[in-house]
Formats: sequence, C-alpha cells, structure tokens
Amino acid sequence: MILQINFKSGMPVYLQIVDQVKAAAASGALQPGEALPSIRPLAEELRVNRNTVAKAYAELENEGVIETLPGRGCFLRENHSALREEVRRELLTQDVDQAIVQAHHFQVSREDFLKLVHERLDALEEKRRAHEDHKEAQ
Amino acid sequence: MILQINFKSGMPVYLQIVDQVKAAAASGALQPGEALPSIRPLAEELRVNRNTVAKAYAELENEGVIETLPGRGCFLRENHSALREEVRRELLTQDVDQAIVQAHHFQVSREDFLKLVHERLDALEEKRRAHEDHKEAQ
Amino acid sequence: MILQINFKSGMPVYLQIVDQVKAAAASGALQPGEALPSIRPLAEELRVNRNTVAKAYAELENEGVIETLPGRGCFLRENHSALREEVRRELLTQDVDQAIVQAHHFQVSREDFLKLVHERLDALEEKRRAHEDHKEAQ
Amino acid sequence: MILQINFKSGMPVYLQIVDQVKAAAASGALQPGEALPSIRPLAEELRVNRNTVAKAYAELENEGVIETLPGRGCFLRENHSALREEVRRELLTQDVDQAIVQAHHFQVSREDFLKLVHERLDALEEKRRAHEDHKEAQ
DNA sequence: GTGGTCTAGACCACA
DNA sequence: GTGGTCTAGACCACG
Repeated sequence: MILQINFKSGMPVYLQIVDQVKAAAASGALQPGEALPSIRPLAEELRVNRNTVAKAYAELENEGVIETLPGRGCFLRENHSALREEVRRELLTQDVDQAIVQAHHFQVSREDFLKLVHERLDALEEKRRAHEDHKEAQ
Repeated sequence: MILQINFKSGMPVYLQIVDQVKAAAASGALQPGEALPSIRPLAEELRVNRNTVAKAYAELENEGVIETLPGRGCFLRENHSALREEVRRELLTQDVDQAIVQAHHFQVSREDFLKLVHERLDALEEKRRAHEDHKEAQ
Repeated sequence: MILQINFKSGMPVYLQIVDQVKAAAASGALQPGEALPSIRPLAEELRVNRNTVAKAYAELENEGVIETLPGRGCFLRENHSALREEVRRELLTQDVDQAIVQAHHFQVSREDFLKLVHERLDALEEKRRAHEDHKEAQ
Repeated sequence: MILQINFKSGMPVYLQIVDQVKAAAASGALQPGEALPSIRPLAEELRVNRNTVAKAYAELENEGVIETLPGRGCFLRENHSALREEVRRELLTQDVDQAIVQAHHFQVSREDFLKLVHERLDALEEKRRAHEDHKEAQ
C-alpha cells in the first residue's frame, strides 16, 4: 500500500490517510486480515506527527474498516464494504480532472502535461518496485 | 461561474472558494476584467458566513488573482499567475501523483489510466471551447 | 464559581474542571440556565491551554450537564442530576483526608495544620469577596 | 499495607502506587526498614502490568523514599522526606485549598467544614495509634 | 516494540 | 467576541 499526502490541498492530512486506506481496501491492494503499517513508522515516512496517523486509524476503527489490537497493531477487518465500480471510477475521475485543471491554470500544454504524467507513472512504478524488492529481501 | 461547496470534505470552505475561482479563471469560465459575484449574495447562495467569502476574496487579492476596487466590486486581474516555475511544477506534480496513486489503489492498469486522462483532457477542452464560443457570441 | 486546579495531583486537568463544574452544579453554586465562564478567559485564569478547557466543556456536554451554543457560550442545563447528600459528603471527606495525610507525611503538627486551614479559609474568602465586588462593579 | 487502584480517576496508575506507598509510610502502616511487596505479586494483585509497578518503585527510589537492594527486594528508608520546606508547604496548601473549594461548592459552612476537619483528624489519629499498638504487640 | 491520552498552538467558521 | 478542529509533543500502559 502506497500513501501519498498532498500537503497543499488544504484537506486534513488524517482524512487523506483515511480515504487512501479505504481506497486500498476497496481495490484489494490491502487484503482482509492484513496488517496496516504501524503508526510510528508510517508517520515518519509521511513526515507527519504520530498522532495524525493515530487519528486516521481511530477514525477507520470507528467506521468499522479496521480492527486495532493495542500492543499488536492494526488490521483490515474481514467485513469491509468494498466500493462499487462506478464510485471508484468517479473518485479517480475527480483526481484526474483536478490535475488537468491545475495544468491549464499553470498554462502547461497538453503535450507537456502528458509527458509529466508518463514521467510520474515511471517514477512511482520504480518506487513501488524498489519497495517490493526490499520487502522480499527481508 | 458556478461554485460548489463540499462541507463534508474537511477542506476549509474559504480555500474551496479560492481554488474554484482560480479554476474558473483557468478554464475560461471567468474572463480577465470580469466581475466576481458580490460577497453578500454569494454568501447567501453558498449558505456560508459573509466573513468566509470575504476571507476567500482577501486571499485571492493577496495572491494577485483578483483586484478589489472598494465600492465597485472585485475583478479578475489580467495576469493572475505569479508563482515561480518550480513551485508550479511541484504543485502540478503533486496533483498528478495523487491521481496515479488513486489509480493504483483501484488497480487500474497504466493503459486504462492513460485512456482516462486523454478522455478527460478532451472533455475539459471541449467544455472550455464552449465557454469561448459563448463569450464571442455575446 | 471558583475553580481550583491542582497541577501536581497527576489527575488530568480537564477532568478536574469537569468534576468541579459538576460539584458547583450539584451544590447550587451554579444555577440552571446560568452561563459558564467562557473558554478563553477561564483558560487564562487557570493558566492552562484553551483546548484543555474546551475538552472539559465538551465532556460536560456529552454527559448532558451543559449545553453549548457555538458563538454564544456554554450554559448549565435545566435537567442536571444533583448529587445525593451522602455522595457529596463522601467526596468532601476524601479531599479532607488527602490533605490530612499529606500533612502527616510532611510531619506537620495538628496545631500547625489547623492554623494553615484557617489561613486558607480566610485567604479564599477574601479572594471570593474581591471577585463579588468586581462583578457588582461591572 | 493495602493498595487500591482507581482506574477511572484518570490519574496515572504508577503515580497512584507512589502516592499510596508514601501515604502508608506517613500513616505508619509501613515502617522504616520494612520490605515492600515484590513487583510480580503486587502487579498480579493490582491487575496491572509489571512495568507499571516497576516504574512506581523506580520513582520512589528516585525520590529517596525506598531503597532497592537487587535480588533482596525494596525497603522503606529511614528518612524518606527530602523535599525543601517551602515546597512541602506549597503542596500541602494545594491540598487544603482543594478541600476548601470543594466545601464551598457543596455550600458547606465554615463551621461545618472545621467540624469535619476535626473529626477526620481524630479518626486518622486513632487509626495511626492502632497501627502503633499493633506494631508494639508484635 | 505496540496503540492510547493529555496538553498545547494555530487556524477555521460564525455572531 | 464565541466554540470547534487539526496537528504536534510528551507521556502512559502494555507485550
């Protein structure tokens, strides 16, 4: 599971975490019973305070998405409601539109924008691959 | 220009107004020199406090997007993007990354994602062109 | 209503506030419908953070003791359950015992302890009188 | 020596242990040179983690109240109050004030309050005397 | 090491 | 001015 925080969006960081964990669960990127990243390491990785992650996890627990065993960790629950295909499509479209509108606002041409998209696709794929290798090496 | 406030998103209302005015300007829905809605009616329409709209307009003025002529109203300035190139690039990259990560969470393939990007580019370009025509027809 | 925070007791400050507001309500020192001190001034008087008082008031609202009207203030509700006489007596006895045990721990004689009690009774009565005068002068 | 933990008070458990050991020493229930309960059985009796009891004993040792002989146990030291006179006075004053304010909240008159103080002084003195007799009888 | 709580500072929305 | 929220730092209890 890869989390990406947008600090300039104005959206509370803890809600960004909540939404992305839900998205990962909805997509199957995070499997039922699987452990979520521990609060402390995740906070360090995202460069936010421990409590911000803790608040996100507490919210997820309240909504019944995860289960938290103090001293053990947090785990995705079996019975989590997966999002419907149309809803996922709509959420993704919103994110794509946001990027496109921003690009137009900054007067970036269609070609430059597509080039950037390919760059970032490659960069994040590379990062994800490194992550996997690291995990296997353990 | 139509503004839509999402009270559940957690994003500060005044920032939602700021962003949407910027987006309207970027998309051509709001033309340079054109007047923005007055504070009082807009606040009523959006069901928010007048202070909140005033704060959004003050922020837009600070960023050089609009110009306030006391007693006359607020108007979109001619050259309203004053951010440095690297900063704009970084902000745009964040938006692109956000969309890509969301796509990954939803297990959308690279090809399908790029197809969606092209679709939305076309759709938004079409929308912008319609605005232009509407303006010329006036 | 006079609040007295004991910073060395280890008991959370916000719970001390909760208990003392309940005690004041139970005793009639705070009347139904009456306004509680506003968060900011009270926090300043007690030398604690605004949020600490806010948390105490939120807890009191959750328990149904007070009612909070955002932008207006916090008010004691009509239907608050007054404590039974025996319970009040028991709570007071606990506080007295705590002081006496502390005195013995510090090897303060019975006479010195009683002298201190009289001193503090006079001091706090004086303080309360000054408070009343200030209120009347307004 | 009987220890009683209140899990609802919000006061840290290890501090409750510290205070009650001090009170036991002050009241004579625990005599200088006498051994304190061992960590493991006490933790089981109080239903708390062993670390918590260990932390309390470490704090008591730091404050000079007890002495830890590794492998032998923990023992109450002969002279266990090392605070400066002003500090002790201040701590005691806080406890006295707390009781007085509680009395005021419960609208207990000065006379009734003083009567209660005398009652409790007598009661606790009696209790301490009983402890002394018990010790001499051994 | 794990998660949880209390206090604090800065900011938001509203009257 | 009012109360409410988000983020952060320090500490607590537990395995």
